[in-house]
Amino acid sequence: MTSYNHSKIEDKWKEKWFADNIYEAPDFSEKPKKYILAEFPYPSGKALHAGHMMRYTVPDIYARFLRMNGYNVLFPMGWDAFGLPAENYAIKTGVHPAERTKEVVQHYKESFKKMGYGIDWTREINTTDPNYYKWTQWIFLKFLEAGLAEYKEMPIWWCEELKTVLSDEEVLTDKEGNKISERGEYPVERKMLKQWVLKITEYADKLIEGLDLVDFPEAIKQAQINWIGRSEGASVDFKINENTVNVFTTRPDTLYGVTFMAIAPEHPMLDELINQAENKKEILAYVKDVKSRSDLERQIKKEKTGVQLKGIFAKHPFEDVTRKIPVFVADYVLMDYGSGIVMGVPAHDERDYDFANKYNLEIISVIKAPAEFEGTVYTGMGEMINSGDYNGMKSIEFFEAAIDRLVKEGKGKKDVNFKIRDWIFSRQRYWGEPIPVIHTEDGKVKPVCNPEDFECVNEKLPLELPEVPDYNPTSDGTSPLERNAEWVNITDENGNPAKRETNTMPNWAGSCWYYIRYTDPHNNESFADIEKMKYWLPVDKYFGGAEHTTMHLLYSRFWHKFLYDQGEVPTPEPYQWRMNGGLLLGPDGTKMSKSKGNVIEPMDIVENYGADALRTFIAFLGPYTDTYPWNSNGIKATWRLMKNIYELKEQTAEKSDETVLKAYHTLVKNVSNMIPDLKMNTAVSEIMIFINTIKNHSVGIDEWKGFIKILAPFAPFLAEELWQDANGYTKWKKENSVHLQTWPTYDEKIIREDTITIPVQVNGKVRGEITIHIDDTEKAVIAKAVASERIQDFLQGHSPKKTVYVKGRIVNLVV
RNA sequence: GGGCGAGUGGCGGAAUUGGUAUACGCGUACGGCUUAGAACCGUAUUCCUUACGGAUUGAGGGUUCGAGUCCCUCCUCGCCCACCA
Repeated sequence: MTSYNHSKIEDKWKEKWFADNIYEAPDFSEKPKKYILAEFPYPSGKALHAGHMMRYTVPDIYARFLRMNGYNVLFPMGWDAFGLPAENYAIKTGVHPAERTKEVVQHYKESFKKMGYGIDWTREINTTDPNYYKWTQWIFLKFLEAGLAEYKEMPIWWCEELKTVLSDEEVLTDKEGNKISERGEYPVERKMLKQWVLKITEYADKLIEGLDLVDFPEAIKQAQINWIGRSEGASVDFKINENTVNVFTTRPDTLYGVTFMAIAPEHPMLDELINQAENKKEILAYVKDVKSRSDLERQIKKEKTGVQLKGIFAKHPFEDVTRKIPVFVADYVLMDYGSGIVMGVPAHDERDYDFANKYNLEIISVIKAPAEFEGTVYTGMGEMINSGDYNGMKSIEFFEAAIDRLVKEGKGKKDVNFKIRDWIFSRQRYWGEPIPVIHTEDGKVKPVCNPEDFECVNEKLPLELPEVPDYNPTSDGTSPLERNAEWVNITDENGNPAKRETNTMPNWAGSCWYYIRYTDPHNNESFADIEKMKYWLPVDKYFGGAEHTTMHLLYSRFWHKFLYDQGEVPTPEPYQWRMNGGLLLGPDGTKMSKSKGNVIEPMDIVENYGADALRTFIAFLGPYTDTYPWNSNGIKATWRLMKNIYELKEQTAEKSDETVLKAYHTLVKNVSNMIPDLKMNTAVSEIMIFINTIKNHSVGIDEWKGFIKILAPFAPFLAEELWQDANGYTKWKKENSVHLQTWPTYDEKIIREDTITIPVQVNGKVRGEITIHIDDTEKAVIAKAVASERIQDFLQGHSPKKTVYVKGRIVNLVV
């Protein structure tokens, strides 16, 4: 008997499978399609890491199961390879990022093969390949053409450490309230800079509505809805001296309660107002002070501050409100939400209440508050008071009535506001897609070519990244591409001098549409053939990371919806179903990190225990969505399982005995039901139960082969080895691979037990067991239960007042 | 402060969706094999109790013949967002 040698088995099959690309997914197959996608990796470091193996193993098992169940399964992989790791490596070593990327990708690909992931390698894509980013640029020009890409001066987040601007989504708040970069967790600051934005705000409503069409977990839907932050209300015109200002409110029903106005310190109108104020100096000093303070100091829980603009008052839009409304500059008013001006209603808004208390401002209740809110702030609805002719009305009704009156008097309208801001789409770094536009001398922006026909005065896509003397970023907001003057200086179609855009696209650009490219990865005429898209899209199951909920997942939905509106893609949503995967922690139960020395390298595990044992261990841990600490004894257990299975091949006989037969059909039934529900952990436990049961039994060749097929999605290498052996194949042929075989079926009749033992309860407590025939009548079963000796003891001579029999399950006797 | 989710042995986790709670695995204990072993095999393992028996799914209440599962109140933990007018 040869002993289980995982390396020998795995090295052999991975090359054969790869050479014949056995997981190929043909376009337009007769079989029903399934598009199973796991977020493609951002290759950095040596090879695939622990997070990847968590993310890809369960989807791979599922994809393999579907393939064996008659589906044409697309399970593709590619490389999201623009970004900082390759660029930083280039800065350090001078090696061109493209070369470095090529090298890292090779290692990654090898580790994917080692893990046994069933990938159709003919569809491999790489976002840094000019043939790929040609279409990323093309989509950008479509945005530009549609007016959804814009170059404008705006407040942005600048990260000095990364020396680039970042989008809103890429900026996080740490525990102390500091704003930091998502990548690297470096401090970020506000700056005004001219940048490219994609107007995701125009799609805010569509992105919310589209969630009704897809099967995402509620948590993901809610996170996106909250991020988009839609608020309904009204915009209202107030007059401040001679200026008419517009404020947004979600509570037009509280209009009669306005007792002050507050303006953001960054508000552009402020300059003019300051000049009219009596305390000009004081205000200027305050504004300067606020602007010098970091965002940290303007955070929540910090006291709100402000300064009144003395001598300046606002006029209420309703003429029956005649009081003069004082105007403040206040740090709690945000410039980038609404209009940067707030109407202060201290009686019914907590922030306004805090502010009014601090500065002794008038507080007028306009909605009758329940008794327990007496003397404090009340934000609920109720009956109108102190509101002129509207007293006694329900605030819900006045909400609409107030808007009607504003509209009638030309003082406002119903309005909607969003928290989401436009997507800052340019970065001052080298290793990204060049933005394919030029800037003319008169300040105009022109595409380098027309996206419709690629005819262009200047050139064609792709606009490739030029060579530069060095890749270092700068602190002044210019891009390394500026250093190539020959490339930057260009003429427009009329021969006038112009300059190229030197910013590059953010990391997220390439991943916005990669799932589309997989459907037609080699197309040179269009980003993908519409018929192929119609066949494959949408993605049926999309597995990824929770950290992408309000970034990649939202961005790519935005691009897809735009492309759908342009008639370029056939479905309104890209992903029909989504699940976020959990993490693998170090053995100490904390997040893996090099500094803590608790990093588990998948390739080391593959070396020591084999990919089959590793895959099975991952599947066995628990549900996909959860996070687990690494358990070095757990991998030993699944390695032992592999070894036991391998040795079982010596135990095959012509026919199975009854125990094996029953165990086998139960196994097939249970595993077949569990995989579609992604319950891989219990499926593995079923395999363990089967192996435990059949020890020292004869296993017939038919059941043995069936078992190998059940094993195949979990331990593809061992399954192939055993399959080839069980069938006596001596030469490899693609069509004889176990992975292209049909999933086994089971016979309910064999599983079914005619004689069963069921528990008997007395007053809901288990007191004994009886053995019955499955078809016994209720009367017969109850009689048997009552008659049984142990139960008699508990009945103490009484006959049950009530009896319950759940067929084939349980008896309950109530006395 | 808002949103989402979760609390089951020493640990990771099961539970046919209202029907024998703790499957499977780890760990532990004892035994076997062995010169020896962190290797392998066997047995046990929710807790209390020598036993009979009793208790038990974060706490308390409710519905039900029967609740980990459904309803109410509370507690704890995790994740995401957060001065968004």
